[in-house]
This record gives sequence, C-alpha cells and structure tokens, in this order.
Amino acid sequence: LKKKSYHHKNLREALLEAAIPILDADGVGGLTLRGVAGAAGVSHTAPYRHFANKNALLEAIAVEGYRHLEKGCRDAERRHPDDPLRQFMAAGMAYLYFAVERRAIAHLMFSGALPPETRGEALRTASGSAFAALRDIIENGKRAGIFIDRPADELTLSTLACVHGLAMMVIGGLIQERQWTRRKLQELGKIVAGTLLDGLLREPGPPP
Amino acid sequence: LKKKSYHHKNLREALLEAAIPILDADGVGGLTLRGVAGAAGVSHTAPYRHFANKNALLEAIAVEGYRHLEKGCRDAERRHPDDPLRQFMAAGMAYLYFAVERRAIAHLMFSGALPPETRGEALRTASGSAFAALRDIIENGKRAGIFIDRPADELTLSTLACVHGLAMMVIGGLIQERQWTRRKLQELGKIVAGTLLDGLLREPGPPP
DNA sequence: ACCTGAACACCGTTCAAGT
DNA sequence: ACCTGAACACCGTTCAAGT
Repeated sequence: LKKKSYHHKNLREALLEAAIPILDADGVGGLTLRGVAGAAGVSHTAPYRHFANKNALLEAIAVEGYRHLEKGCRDAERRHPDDPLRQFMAAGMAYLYFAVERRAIAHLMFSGALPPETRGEALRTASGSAFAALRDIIENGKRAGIFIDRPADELTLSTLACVHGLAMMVIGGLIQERQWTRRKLQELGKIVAGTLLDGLLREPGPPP
Repeated sequence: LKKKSYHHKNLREALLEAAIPILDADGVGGLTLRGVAGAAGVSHTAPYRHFANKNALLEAIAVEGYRHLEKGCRDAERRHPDDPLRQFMAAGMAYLYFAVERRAIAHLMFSGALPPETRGEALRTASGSAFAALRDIIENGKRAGIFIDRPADELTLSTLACVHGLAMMVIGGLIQERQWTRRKLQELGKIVAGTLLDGLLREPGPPP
C-alpha cells in the first residue's frame, strides 16, 4: 500500500498476484480489472500494457490452475512409485482439495467465464497437459494389470468425469456442508472412488 | 416489439421468458437486467417489482432447470418400466442433452453465478427433488438385484458425479468438438457409463 | 516503454414521481 | 398496484497526453 514506484518492475506478475486474494474473497463476479490495478498500486488502465483485456488476465490465472492440477498428478506418481492405485487416489484427492481450497480459481477455470472459443493456445496446452498427466497414472495401472483392458483415453475420460463432477458438486453447493475439511473430502472421495473402481453392476454385463 | 400495453398481465413470466433467448445467445455474463426488461418491453426498473434483484431472476431460471432435470429422470423411469439399466442410461443422457442444448442455463445452475449461501428455499428444494429422482432409479436397480449392495445415497452420489462431471467437461470446453450432436454425446455417454457400470478394476479389491 | 486522466458507453440499484 | 425517469456509484475499454 506504500508502493509509490512509478515503474513497476514486473507489473504482469504483480497483477496476477494481486488478483488471487481478490478472487478468493469476492469470487469471479467480484473481480474487477480496476480493483486488481488498484491493489497493485497502478492506474486502472495500466493492466492493458500486459493483458489485451480482462479475459486475458483471467486466462493467465486459469493457466496457473491447470499447471497446479498437472503437478498434483505428477507428485502423486512420484510419491507412490509402483502403486498405481495410490497414485490414482492421491491425484484425485489433490484435484478435490484444489477445487475446494481455491474454489474461486476452480470456478474461473471451469465455469464458462472463459468461453471455449476465446481460449488461447496457452490455456489449451495447459489443460491438455493436465489430462495427459492423469492418463499416465491410468496407464501405470493398466501396465500393472490392475485396471481393465480398455483404451487409456476412455478410462481417463471416465475417471476425470467422476473426479471433476464431484469437485464441481462440492464447490457448486450441490452437496451441503458447513465447512469442508480435508477429512470430509476424503470420505466423499473414497465413496465415489469405491464405486468407480468396483463398478455399479453386481456382475459384469453386456454393454448397455 | 409492438407491445405498448402499460400494464403487463404477468410481467414475472414475461421476464423469465424474455431472459431465456438472451441467456442462450449471450451467456450468463451477457445477461443484463436492463436487457431483459427491454426485451420484455418495460423500463429497466420494472423487474424490481417481481424480483428483489438480478440474482433472484437468475435463481428463478435455475429452478426451472432443476425441474427439467427431475422430469428427465421421471420420464426415463416411466418409459422403461422394469428395466432399471435403461432408466439409468436414459436419465443420464437426458442430463447430458440438457446441459449441451441449454448450456447457458446449465452454466447458470452450476457455475457459481449463484453463490451457495444466497440460494433460496425454492432452489434448494428443486435441486433436492432432482437428486431424489435419480436415487429412485438407483433404488429400482438395487431392488432388481443388478446394482451392488451399497447405500443408495452413495451410489447416487457417485453416478451423479460421473454424469455431472461429463456434462460440465463438455460444456466447459474441456472436451473439444466442433458440433455436439446427440449421436456424439451418446458415444461419450456409453464410454463413461460403461466404465462406471463395470468398474475400473480388473478384479474387485479391498477398499483403497 | 510504461503509465496516467479524462471520456464513453455501459451496468445494478434506489427513489421520488406518475397512472 | 404497477410502472417510469433521473440519479448514483460502479464497470471495461479507448485514447491523447505525460515521463
């Protein structure tokens, strides 16, 4: 608040940093380009030197989010070598923790604030890498012989749908809870993962 | 556009009707209370006679959306009596179709535009009824002996997470496709449903 | 190169006033 | 009861101007 420096060394980064607490406090709808500029100590037009518009700033934040998700998968893989099932659970829980603990960023990433047709190359690359990181874990499981023999892309899609859906339901308020602790999220994760792993059908049947 | 009637018979309904095409055309972010009022042919302050604020109008639209989802489940149940598996698939596909074909409404319902703490009684009731309708189908399957013997709430939660997640990924642009036809959505639905029904694990194991 | 200040066309919301 | 018009405090974005 005492910043008076006329030249910001790295205004771009400063703006991204300033945006996070605003996003967490006021949500996507409450984030204002003018507010971010003010928090960074510059005029409300300064951001246009670094971002084409408000959307570009939001995209940059979303890219960081996807990198975080990818890192969650990579870390899960590294922390549980030779145990694809633990990798699977750890990656899923990391996804869930991220969504809940950075819910404003998750909403920004997934909630139509960034229309698909306006998404830039960086964003598509980042989300693609996150998907690939999860698929690597699925492939570990297939190689180890514990996952069923279907295309990795299909299994990854199904898994991601489950995890993503659960996360969206939690942060969207479709599942009510006063306070979401990691413990409660773990219970939820175990339930859904248990169903997905074992299957809904009592006995395997023909494809519907 | 030729409406000049000073008194609207039922402005509330007229506003809700006027909002839908705007929502579909411009998305949640593009919907404006002033624009809705203008489309309904009244001044920009008239809506405040029927809705406390913009959020209340959005909530009313979301309630209709949840009623639609509930109806999708009820219809699936009615159209496939004594065949819970078909009920299951039909309900899931109805969910997916709705999300894609009314994606602006789906975004409105699920994307944080309506903060959980501000949600009114009507909205919570409507979403609860939709969940209950899906659980009824799950219970049909349990009664028929084709679904595994776990609490219906847990199976419903897991199923909904999968379906909801897939829908969100499609409309959120996480899965790219030029044009989403019902045929393409069916392919996607079969893949994910197949994984969920059969389970990811090659052989059932101990809970993770 | 980087930032500022005024300006424009928009919002949501309030309120006194009209019929 | 229901609607209007002016007004207020905000936006995102543009642009000439400053250092």
